[in-house]
Amino acid sequence: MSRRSPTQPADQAEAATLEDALELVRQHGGRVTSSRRILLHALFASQGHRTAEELAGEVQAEAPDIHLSTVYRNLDELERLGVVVHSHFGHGPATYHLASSVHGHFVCEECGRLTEVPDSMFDGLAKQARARFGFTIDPHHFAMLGRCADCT
Amino acid sequence: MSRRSPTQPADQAEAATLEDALELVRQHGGRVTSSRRILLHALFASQGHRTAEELAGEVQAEAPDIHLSTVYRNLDELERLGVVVHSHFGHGPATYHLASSVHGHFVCEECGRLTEVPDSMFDGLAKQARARFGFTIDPHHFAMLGRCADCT
DNA sequence: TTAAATGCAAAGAATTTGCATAACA
DNA sequence: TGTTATGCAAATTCTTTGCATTTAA
Repeated sequence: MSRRSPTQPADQAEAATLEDALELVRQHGGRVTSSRRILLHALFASQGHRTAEELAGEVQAEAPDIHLSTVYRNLDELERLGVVVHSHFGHGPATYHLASSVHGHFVCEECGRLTEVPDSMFDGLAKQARARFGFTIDPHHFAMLGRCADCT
Repeated sequence: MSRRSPTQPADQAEAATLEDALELVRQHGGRVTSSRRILLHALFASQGHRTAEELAGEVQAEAPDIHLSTVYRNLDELERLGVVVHSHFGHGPATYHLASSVHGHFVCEECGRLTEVPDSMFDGLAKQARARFGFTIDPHHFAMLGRCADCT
């Protein structure tokens, strides 16, 4: 229970562009370093889900000296600012993506296939959870596991 | 992607008692050892969710020499046989419980509170997932995170 | 008497941290 | 010029594995 907060405050300005994100960093007393810029560039360059290690690889293609631990620290910071979000698709490393493209995940336990699903898929569950338990679900952090069409 | 299979074959005999579970072990060429018996006793003694380390503690209260790695190996084996199941409630260690009492989990990201919810809570989502993606959900492995009534 | 299980130590994967140095603002 | 960030190495946490030995059947 001692890592990043997956919370994304509702009043947080959304970072739609790389420059927006850097502005957010500045506003919170952070500094615009080249590792931050390059990491954000990698994140904005593709909509995919990538592990810290994959991102470090992309970053290091630009600047080989940027260390994995720096990538982790920057991802933490960007997550605190609401720019990125991480999720878990199974055992193994977490994956990171831009908060502006949050959505649910179905992951096949058999073949590992990832299906991105609209949040609306969880509306019914959200309503029930609130009605019966007063619980507000956040369906993004953990994937919903199961079997994909091919593996059923 | 290289650990236990969370799959619980539908045709698997359910182990309702400690002796049933041991019988299953025997049927699959396994041996009834004291560590297995003691571990199963701990699992059946309470309906709770416990980490491997917590279970090891309980087991070691009976037999101090039983090693944590033995507990992990036995939990793996029992999971393969469909007797126990593990789930993840957040970052941190997995928790184990009897497969006969599977249910969904809501975990509060703020205070950590665990709410056990009936599987039927996921019926709507299951139906939609199947209809729209041919995906069969298994809502047990990962908890559904969110905010509990008190923390909302 | 032999295949399966154990204890122990060590490795492994993912992530975090301490600390001296570097570099934004 | 004073934080804030970085590189690097080392530590942490959770889990798995190799191997010599023990044990159940």
